[in-house]
Amino acid sequence: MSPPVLGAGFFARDTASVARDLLGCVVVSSAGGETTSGRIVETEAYLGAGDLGSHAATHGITARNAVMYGPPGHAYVYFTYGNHHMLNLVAEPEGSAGGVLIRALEPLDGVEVMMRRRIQGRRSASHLAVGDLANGPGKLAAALGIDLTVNGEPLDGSATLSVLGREGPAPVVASSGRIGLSAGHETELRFFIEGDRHVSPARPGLRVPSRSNTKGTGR
DNA sequence: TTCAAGATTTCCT
DNA sequence: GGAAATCTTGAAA
Repeated sequence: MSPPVLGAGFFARDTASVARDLLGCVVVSSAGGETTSGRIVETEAYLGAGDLGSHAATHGITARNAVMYGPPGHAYVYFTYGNHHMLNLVAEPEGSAGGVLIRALEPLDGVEVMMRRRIQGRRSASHLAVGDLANGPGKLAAALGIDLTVNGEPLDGSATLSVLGREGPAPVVASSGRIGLSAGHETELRFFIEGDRHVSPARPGLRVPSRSNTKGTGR
């Protein structure tokens, strides 16, 4: 009963549909020779031009977002805030920009490995529940051992990452506005499995741009 | 060449 | 609940 590996055909569609259909699918990583996997429970769709907040918007094709314009079924890894990677899956046919940000996973295999990676990479090894192992973009990337070396790799299983189709019935999908963006959060392009406890916690109030130390030492 | 901002997480008060 | 940590990229000078 091994689920099929999702090929380019799955990703060569409009980004919102891909993001929705990815819920319930399983991401498998073989980074570092250790196999880890998790079920996708939360995604966000990032389009190309016209989607403010996407790296592909207003800047044209650059070295960074070229992967989003490239062929579908590839990994697009982005590093931000100096601490965290984020895993995206490229959608849309080649030439059209589109990517699906994986925001949360339900850990399946390699839980011990993921927990070790999370603890090793960062500071103190305080309490770390399985539920908090991959319920955030940066968290799941760290748990799967994803870094910039994975950027641009195919998802067909020949490289570090692969995505398996979902086995059971379609989950209950809910949508909302995207999180954490300074722009473009009005569109409902965030999809998640309703009621799943591994979905990242909702933010009641929007994040405040707490950049209060912009003066003095110059950040 | 230099500066500013960011698709976040974590620790401290 | 608030602030710091830390690195890559894009745009301006």
